[in-house]
Amino acid sequence: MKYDFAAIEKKWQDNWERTKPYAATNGDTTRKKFYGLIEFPYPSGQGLHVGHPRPFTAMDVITRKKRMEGYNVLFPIGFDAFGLPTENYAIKNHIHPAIVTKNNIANFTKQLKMLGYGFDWDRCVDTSSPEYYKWTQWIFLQLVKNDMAYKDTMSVNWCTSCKVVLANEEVVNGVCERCGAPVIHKEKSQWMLRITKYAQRLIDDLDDVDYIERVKTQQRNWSGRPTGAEVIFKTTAGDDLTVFTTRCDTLFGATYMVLAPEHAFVEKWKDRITNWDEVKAYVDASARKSDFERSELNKEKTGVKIQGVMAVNPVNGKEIPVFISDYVLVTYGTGAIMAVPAHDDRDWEFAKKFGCEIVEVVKGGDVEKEAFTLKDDTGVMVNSGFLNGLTVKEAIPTMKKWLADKGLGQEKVNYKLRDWVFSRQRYWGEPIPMVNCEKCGWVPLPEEELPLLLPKVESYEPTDDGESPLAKMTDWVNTTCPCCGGPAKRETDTMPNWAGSSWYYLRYMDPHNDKALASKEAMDYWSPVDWYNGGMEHTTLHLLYSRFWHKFLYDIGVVPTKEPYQKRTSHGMILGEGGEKMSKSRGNVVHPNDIINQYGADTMRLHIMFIGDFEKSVSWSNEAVKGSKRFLDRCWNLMDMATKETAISPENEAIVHKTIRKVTSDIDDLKMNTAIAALMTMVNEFYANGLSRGDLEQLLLLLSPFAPHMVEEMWELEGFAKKYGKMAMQMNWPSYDEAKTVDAHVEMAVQINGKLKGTVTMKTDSGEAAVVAAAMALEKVKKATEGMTVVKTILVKNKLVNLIVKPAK
RNA sequence: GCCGGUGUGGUGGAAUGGUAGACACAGGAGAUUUAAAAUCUCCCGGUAGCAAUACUGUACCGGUUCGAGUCCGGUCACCGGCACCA
Repeated sequence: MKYDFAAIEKKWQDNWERTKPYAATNGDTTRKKFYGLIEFPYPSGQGLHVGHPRPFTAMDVITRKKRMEGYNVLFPIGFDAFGLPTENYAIKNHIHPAIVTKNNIANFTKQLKMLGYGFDWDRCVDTSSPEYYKWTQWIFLQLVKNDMAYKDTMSVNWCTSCKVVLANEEVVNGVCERCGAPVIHKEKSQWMLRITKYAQRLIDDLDDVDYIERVKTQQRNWSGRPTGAEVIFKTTAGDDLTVFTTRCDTLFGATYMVLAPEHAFVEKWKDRITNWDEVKAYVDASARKSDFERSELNKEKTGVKIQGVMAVNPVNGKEIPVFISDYVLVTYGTGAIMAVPAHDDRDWEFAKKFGCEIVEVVKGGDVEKEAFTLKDDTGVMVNSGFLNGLTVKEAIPTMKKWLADKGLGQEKVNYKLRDWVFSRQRYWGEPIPMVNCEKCGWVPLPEEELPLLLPKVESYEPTDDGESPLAKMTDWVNTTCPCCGGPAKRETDTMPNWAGSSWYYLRYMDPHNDKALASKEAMDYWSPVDWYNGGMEHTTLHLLYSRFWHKFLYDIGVVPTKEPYQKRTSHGMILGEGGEKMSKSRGNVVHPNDIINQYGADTMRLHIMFIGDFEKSVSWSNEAVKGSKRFLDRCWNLMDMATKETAISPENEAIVHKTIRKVTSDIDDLKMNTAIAALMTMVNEFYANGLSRGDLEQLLLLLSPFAPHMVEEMWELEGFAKKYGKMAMQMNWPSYDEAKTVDAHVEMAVQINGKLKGTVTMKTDSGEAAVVAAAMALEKVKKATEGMTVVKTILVKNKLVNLIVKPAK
């Protein structure tokens, strides 16, 4: 009989659709629970990409094994449906984004079902449905109530092409992460979330979760946590100028100061600044520059000296000049720095260009040639008054204490993390449930009025001045104040696409609840997510954001755990045939559908797991898929070879037990490639030794997480389904007996002085005397030991014997 | 520059400090076939040799060890992330 994968896969998918073997049960205390999560896809118009099945299949394999091990498994799926590409598609084709989304979700659903994943489809969520975003809005209202959201006019990242504000995390090398257009700064009034309040906990609590190390490191680096000091400088304008520095030990070397062009003092000092025109021109020019121009292209330092205001170095009372320059960032620290040109590359470069004084305060370099920046903190202080003779390591606390005693400064931790810009001037997102009343200011909508539905508009295009398309809907915008009943206007910006995905794992626990985002019982039962796999690209975006929301929800008593995800792993990318990134423009995109049509879903699943180390990127090869198909054919053909015997055959006992052990531990360790290799080895042995029906039964159980359709068909054909009254996937995961994994004989290596000379076949667990005797009997060993004395033998049980020889005296 | 990671056959990749290259892809030889596909069996790091075999071999240099792809020190290359973050 031929392996007709198309018919078999359809048959079993229909069966699962009907019988729902993947349904998770809330509150089942008779079994341990396991919540496995994969990042839900954005339903793009292109459909499933070959990158999707890698993490999906891996978690499907893991959860299938967990079910067989007796766990109550929650393995859900949904769609992260709000987002710009859908909106852009709608603009271009004049179709409502909701319709585009619906069609795309239908297409994704069909494609995912073709892969035979064990999702609990009854829990499917769509972040763009009002039933869902009602609760996204509800969380936002809680953030507002707890002073975690605020509206602020500030300089924000503005994508010139998408015409939308971007969060810091969405700007990559000065360009828009999504479209690649340059990002400039714009003053805009924005909703902001105080993620910085959670910075310390977002760092500290990483110690309590089981994330792969590179994810932890990346999150720590992103949040940042340099410890330094804030130092106050008096100025001749009367204002105290505060700076942040990690090197307060070099304060005696601070010979000038620099303000960011956006620093508030620049405007404040307008009347005192004698070269105001020059200063103003520089400020305006900086504002027009994109981030990209400011950093990448702008190697040469620029700036203007502020005439008319001087600062005073608090340690020596010296008057020092003040500059403005865009190498100082307004968004970090206090937006101003003390410049120590002798010991900072940037300051040195600037000082050379503008003729500032360079004073050496740490011995060891030639500060006229280049800045002396220390790699360690053992340098000795000079020209530094009371610090002279101390090492840098000693000078830092000494100076901190001195500053604190004089009231001139204090220790300070400055996170790199910034508050989260939460407004988007876009249509296809969750409306922000706030109204602006002339009398009462910004007022949240009452919770009973949620969801605030996204109204239908004529045109989705954002305006050039940065207003959301919703701003044109005057009927919708004009409303009454929930507080005083007077006229008020709705917020017309929407939430970023990171909003819905920040809490979706909670909704899966209780997806149809209309009283709460999920019931307390459901959250108590399923929390936390036991294993979450997703892309590295989300480490400082989605993963960080959702941890933040979760911690907030924990603080207000909504969720039962401090952290949302107990374990986080990450998959490598699937690259095109030449090792290049897959992209439409390169024309090297592989669609799973094509592979499924040609070889079947089971081959697709098996191959994407076999292809290489799960954590590393790997090139896709259409040729190599054949090998996986060949393996399944070989498995299928075993049905003709198997004898009637229902027990595991004696000649295959060791290989079967060894393979069970290997596959079991490899799946837990996410080493699917070697698990499959072990299965292939076992099948090769079956071909060599012959096999019993009992041997085949074990193979089917081990293979079922990888190739569920074919296995169920064979399970039925071989009569196992009838015998046990269950599908293979409902059986217990096979167990092994350690004693039976041992072969009767082993091949051992024989080394002379650590060099391989040959092998001997020995009875398992042979003693040293027997092994040495066998080794000495080898022709090559005899030759090598001729005229030598064996001074030492090293025996590694069942592995090797190493004879250490010396010339005989 | 900082942080993290990776360097193994023609290719994807295996190897708790213990026989390097498992398992596959590609390639070669044979069987089967009228023929092809499919399938089955064998070979397959390099150099020398008909062969047995010998030497050599995990980016490079050194060290520890009876024994190193694996551990330690240094160098180089590539990939990912961050970055005028004071």
